[in-house]
Amino acid sequence: MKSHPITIKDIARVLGISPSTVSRALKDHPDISPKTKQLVQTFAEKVNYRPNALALSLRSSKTNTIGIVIPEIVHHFFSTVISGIEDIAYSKGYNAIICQTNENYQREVIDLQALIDNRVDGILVSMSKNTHEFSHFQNVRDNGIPIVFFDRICEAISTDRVIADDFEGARIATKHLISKGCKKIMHLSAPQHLLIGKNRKEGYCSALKEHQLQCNDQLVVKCDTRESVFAKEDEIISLASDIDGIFAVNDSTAIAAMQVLQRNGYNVPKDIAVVGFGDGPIADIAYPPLTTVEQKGYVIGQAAMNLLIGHIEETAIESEFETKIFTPELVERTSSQLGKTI
Amino acid sequence: MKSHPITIKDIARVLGISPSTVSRALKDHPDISPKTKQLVQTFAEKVNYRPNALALSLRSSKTNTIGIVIPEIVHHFFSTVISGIEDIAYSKGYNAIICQTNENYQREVIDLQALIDNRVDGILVSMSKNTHEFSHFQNVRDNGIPIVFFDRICEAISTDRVIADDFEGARIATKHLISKGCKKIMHLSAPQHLLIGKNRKEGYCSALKEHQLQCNDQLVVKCDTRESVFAKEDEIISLASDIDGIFAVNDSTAIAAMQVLQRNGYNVPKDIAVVGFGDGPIADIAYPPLTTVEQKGYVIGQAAMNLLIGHIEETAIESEFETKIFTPELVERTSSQLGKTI
DNA sequence: CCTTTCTTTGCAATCGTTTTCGATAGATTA
DNA sequence: TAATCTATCGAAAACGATTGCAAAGAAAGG
Repeated sequence: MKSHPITIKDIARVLGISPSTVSRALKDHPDISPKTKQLVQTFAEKVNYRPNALALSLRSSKTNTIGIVIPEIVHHFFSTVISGIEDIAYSKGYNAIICQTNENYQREVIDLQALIDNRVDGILVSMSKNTHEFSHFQNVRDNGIPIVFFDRICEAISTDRVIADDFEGARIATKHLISKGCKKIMHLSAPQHLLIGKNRKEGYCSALKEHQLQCNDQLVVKCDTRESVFAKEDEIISLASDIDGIFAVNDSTAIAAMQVLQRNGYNVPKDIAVVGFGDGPIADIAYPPLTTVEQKGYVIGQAAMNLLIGHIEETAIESEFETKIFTPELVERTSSQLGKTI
Repeated sequence: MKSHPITIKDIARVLGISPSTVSRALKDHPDISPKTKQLVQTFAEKVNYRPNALALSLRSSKTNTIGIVIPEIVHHFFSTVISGIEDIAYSKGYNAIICQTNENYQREVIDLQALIDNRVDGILVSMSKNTHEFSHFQNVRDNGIPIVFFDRICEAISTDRVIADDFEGARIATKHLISKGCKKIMHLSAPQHLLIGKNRKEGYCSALKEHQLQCNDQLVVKCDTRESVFAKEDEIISLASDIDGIFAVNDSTAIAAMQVLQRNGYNVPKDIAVVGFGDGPIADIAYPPLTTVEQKGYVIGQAAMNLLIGHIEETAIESEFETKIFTPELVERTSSQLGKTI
C-alpha cells in the first residue's frame, strides 16, 4: 500500500490552477488573490498537504540536517553530548543523523562520505582513537561543509572545537583534597600516552606544587580500571598508611580503590579522602558517595551544535574559528570529607 | 566558499556527451561502448564524482534513512538499543536520524511528522510516558511508512514489536535466589501502575509459588530508587532479620539495599543474598558485585532494525506482524552467593 | 546496392518544489 | 480612444539523477 503523499501538482490539478499558483498561495505571496489563497490553503489543510522535504532540499541545497560522528554511543559522556546536540538541533529545526564508528578508522571515513553524499548542512565529530590520517576531514571542508570537533579533536584541521579541560579538572579535584586537609595524595593514573592520562596527571601535580606539596612519582600508581586496581591491591595498600588522599583518573577506579581500602581496614573518608573524575552516573551509587568532577557533556554538546549553526547560517565569520573549553565542576559528596566518619 | 560538488551534467559538458550517457556509463549499462565507459569512469574517478543522494532519493522515493524516536538518549538501556540499531543500519547501508522526545508528547508528534516529511524509509519508536493518543502513529502508517515499536510499545497500533520480558526476568532472578537456598525473599517493587512494576512483581510471585513459597505482601516494599530505599531504611531493617534474600526491581535499588544492610550489621551475601534487575553498568561497580538480570538492549535494537528492514525491503509479508520477546539473562556475581563470606 | 538489424547515443520526461519572466486581463489615466 | 498600470496567474527552467524511446550510424544480409 505504498501510498503516494499529496503533492502541489495534485492540488493544482484538483483545483484547476497551476502548481506555481498553489506554491505561492501556500506561502502568502502578495501576487495571489485572497480568494485563491483561501481556496488553496483550506484545501491543502483538508487533505493534510505536507511539502516534500527532499524536493525542497534538492532545490535549495539546504537539508536542515546535521551529522554526528562518534566512537561509541554506549558511553555516558558521549550519549550526554548527543543529548545536548539533539536538543539544540530540535529547537533550531535541524535533524541529526548519528553515526557510530566503534573506534574504526575505515568506518569513520565511510560515515563521513555518506554524510557528504546526503548533503548534510554540517558535521560534528569526535575522532576515533585509531584515526591518524585526516584527509577525510579535509574532504568535508573541501565540500564546503562546516565541521566542529568535540572532545576528541583533530589538531590538523583548523576549525571550531569544543573540549573539556582535563588539566583544570584534575587541578580542581586535587585542590579540593588539599582544602580538606590532605597532605599526601596518591594519584591513580591512566597511561601517559593518552591525552587524558597526561593532562589529568599534570593537573594533579600543578595543584600539589601550588600548595608547596611535592609531586612524587612514588605516589602515582598506574591503574585506570577497576580490574587494574584489584591487580595492584598490594601496592596500593602498602602505600595506604602513608597517605591521606587519593585522586583517581576516573570514577570506577576511585570506587574500586575505596573498596580495596575498606576491605583492608581503612575508613573512607575518615582515614583517606577520595576524589574521582566523572565518567558516568556511578558516583552517586558508590559507598560512600563519591566526590568527583563532572564533565559537562550536555553543555559541550549544546556548545558544539551552536558553533556549527553559527557557520551553517553564516552568523559566524567564515574563516574565524573558536575553541571552547569547558572546565569540569566539582561535585562534593561524602568520600572527600577527610576525618569524618560515616 | 560554498563549493558546488561535481554533477553528472558537469561531466557531460566537459566530455561533450549527454548526461544520460554519463549516467549509464557510470553504472556499466550494456548499451554504452567500452571506450565511452572507460572515458567517463576514469574522469569521474579523477574529479571524485559522487552522486547526489538527495536527487536519487527524490527520484526513487527511497532515502535509505530510518528514524529513531526515543524518550531519552542518556539512559543506558536506550543508548544500548540505539547502538544495536545503528550497527545493523550501517551494515545494510541505512542512515539513522535520531529524535529524543524527553517524554514530551507534543515533541513526539512533531518528531514523527518531521521524519515523514523527510521521507524516511521506516521508523523505530519507543513511546513517551505521556503519550495517550496514537493518531500520530497511525499517520505514519497512513503514509505507507513501516513502523516498529521497541520496549515502550503501543498496543493500539498493529505492527512489529520488540520487547524485553520483565515477567520472565523477574522469575529467573527470584528462582536463582531460591536455588541459592533462600526461603524468605523480599521484593523491592516499582509502582504497580507501571508495566515494569507490575510484571516484575508478578514474575517474583510466580517463582515463589512454583517452589511452594508464599508470596506475601508483607515482604514487598514499595521502593524503586536509591532515595526511597534510604527513606524506608527502618522498614527494611525491621524485616531484615526475618529474610534471607532480596529481589529488587532495579540495580540502583538493589545496591542501595545492600548498603543499608551492610551499615546495619548484615553481611551480603552471607546473611542475605541480593539480586537486581539490570538497568546499567553499575552492577559491576557495587560491593559486592551485584548479581542481576541483564536486558539485552543491543540485541533488541538489532532485532527491531532487522524487522523494520524486512518491511522496508518487503522481504516480510506486508500485513503480517510479529512480536519479538527477549528474555533477560542472569549474570551471576557475588551478591547472591548466600552463606558465602566476602 | 538496398534493406534490415544492431550498436550506441541523445532527447525528453520524471521526481516535487520554487522562481523568473511573461502574459492576459481589467482598471486607470492621459 | 489610446496608453499605461495593476492585479493575478501560468509556462518553463532549475535542482541532479534515471530511463523509455527515438534516432543515427555501422554492420550484415540478400
